[in-house]
Amino acid sequence: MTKGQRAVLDALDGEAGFLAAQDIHGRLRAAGSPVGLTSVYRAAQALREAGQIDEARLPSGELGYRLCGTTKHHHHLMCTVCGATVEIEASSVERWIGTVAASHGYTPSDHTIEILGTCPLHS
Amino acid sequence: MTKGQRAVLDALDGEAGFLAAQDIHGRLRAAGSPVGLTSVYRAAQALREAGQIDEARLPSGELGYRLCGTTKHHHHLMCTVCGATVEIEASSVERWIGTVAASHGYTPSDHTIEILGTCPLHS
DNA sequence: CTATATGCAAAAAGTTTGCATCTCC
DNA sequence: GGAGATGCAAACTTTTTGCATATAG
Repeated sequence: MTKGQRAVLDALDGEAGFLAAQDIHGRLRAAGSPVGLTSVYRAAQALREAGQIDEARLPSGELGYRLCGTTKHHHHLMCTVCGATVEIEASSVERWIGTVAASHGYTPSDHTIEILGTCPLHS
Repeated sequence: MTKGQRAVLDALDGEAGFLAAQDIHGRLRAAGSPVGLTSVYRAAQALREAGQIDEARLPSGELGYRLCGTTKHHHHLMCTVCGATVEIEASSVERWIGTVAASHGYTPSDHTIEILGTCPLHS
């Protein structure tokens, strides 16, 4: 485990979602570490290959990272025109999921629900 | 509707998934159209704002597009160990989706539901 | 004739690579 | 002393913008 990798894990720790590589770098620099952007990318890639973090392409085009196991159920409603998202309450559907999974003999561990449509401003 | 927009729709027509902007451009050039890459991006953005096509960031980092309505509802239950998937019936949740979207003023157009868990063989 | 669309070239933005230096065993 | 990690700068890729020209109404 290199210094850079520890730094990246530190920056990601406690973070709810994905953090852009550049944001990780920015935070580390702001925290006084003289780490280079290159090292952040290299450390993140190594951690990804080691299965410690997840990588995703963010809508902005940047690469994002998060600690493994950070997955949160994400249930959202997104406008296909402007991209506005609304988090939705889903306790009723969570019950439904438990029932459906059980009826096929599955033990549910995680799920994703995304609803696309047009927001009030773009309908 | 401009010439470029028609060309982009043509390139996307019949395509199952997302096509990278650069691929759209390549196809049009290969088909003899002298369209520029810039026009492909501009036409795609206009079509996206008009609600005719969907935009997504591909894992490669490129922007991808597809005709709206190409989406298939996919509601599935996938085993995180062996990858086995089961298609699930979701009429009850579709009703729920209509209600949730309406409560935020949204007009739903598509949705995705994925449930991850372990199948009977791997529980 | 005017407004819009188009294409090229240049600029931005993000990521990766080359290479010299530093660090830690 | 040496293998690997690091940082800078430059290369590369993809997307966006500026601007002059072409086109359509």
